[in-house]
Amino acid sequence: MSDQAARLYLDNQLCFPLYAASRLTTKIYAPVLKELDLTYPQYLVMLVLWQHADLSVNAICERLLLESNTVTPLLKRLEQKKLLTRRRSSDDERRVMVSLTEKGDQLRKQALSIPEQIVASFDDGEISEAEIRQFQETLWTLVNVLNAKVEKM
Amino acid sequence: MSDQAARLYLDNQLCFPLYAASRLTTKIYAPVLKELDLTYPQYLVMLVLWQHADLSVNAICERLLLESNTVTPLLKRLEQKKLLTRRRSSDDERRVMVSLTEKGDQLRKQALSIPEQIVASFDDGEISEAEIRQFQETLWTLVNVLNAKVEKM
DNA sequence: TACATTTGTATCGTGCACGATTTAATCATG
DNA sequence: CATGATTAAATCGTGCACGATACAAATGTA
Repeated sequence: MSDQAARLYLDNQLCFPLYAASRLTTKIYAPVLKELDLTYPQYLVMLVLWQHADLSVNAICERLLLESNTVTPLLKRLEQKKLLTRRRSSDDERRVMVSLTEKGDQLRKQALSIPEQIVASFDDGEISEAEIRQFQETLWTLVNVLNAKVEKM
Repeated sequence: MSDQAARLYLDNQLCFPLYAASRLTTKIYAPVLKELDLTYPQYLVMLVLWQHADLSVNAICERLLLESNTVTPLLKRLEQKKLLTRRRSSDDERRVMVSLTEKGDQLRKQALSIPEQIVASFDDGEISEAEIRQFQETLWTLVNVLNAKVEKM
């Protein structure tokens, strides 16, 4: 088999395991997040808002590397759950500002224990803490490299 | 800020960059795959079939870590594009066997150059080849660990 | 042989993702 | 200050993902 053909095999690829790992982690989160009645992307939005209580739609998009056509419906669902409110900025009428409600802010307390629950799922003794740290570093570099490429497309 | 609260930040997490990297790689693939009129998941199915021309739906699901409720519609779309055929196995009437058509087999030639096009996108000088190899190894271990967890759920 | 259990695939409903496009507000430049 | 370009958000259509469920074929067991 030629080198070129060998590259067509799943195992030699980087993208498939990224895709699989992403879906698998979402599945690990699902039962934990169900307690808060959140999906994983909804949880990501809440994470951003717990860090900055008041953000424009655009600011949320930038942090999550998502487009408004994905985020807008997400925000509407979270608004329906009374976790946040959306209102046009009077400063710039194009902007929509997103704010946590009291309920949304309170949910943060329930979320505090999530990371350790998830980390416990990841830690299987198979991968050392040092390896994970290195992995995480490379992963972030990769995200930044890819994001720069994609933004130029 | 407590350690517990710090973990609620996006930057400290493993899952968000996995999710972002997965979406970004799919975006990098999109224009390349458009030439073949394939989406990324469709390309994954074709990769599997180029390796084993004749597989059951279940065998495809196992290789891609997907369920039949995702794969069945995917296969139907590929069937509509005349890239494969589906037929009940006479051996075991529950099984549906998937086979490449001539057109599906021919498409492989066009796909041969894809991996190098993608690798070129990844390679930015930012990440050394050794780092990528190590990263890939950890990533596969992670996929296996997570998959084992998820299958026990 | 009956009948319960398991297995393989498909169906349905919901929620992302995202390309393409739309609309309205703001900005820039002559 | 007029008008063309840019920006922010939303809308629409398509294709995944996946939980829950259905259903038929195969298998196991009394």
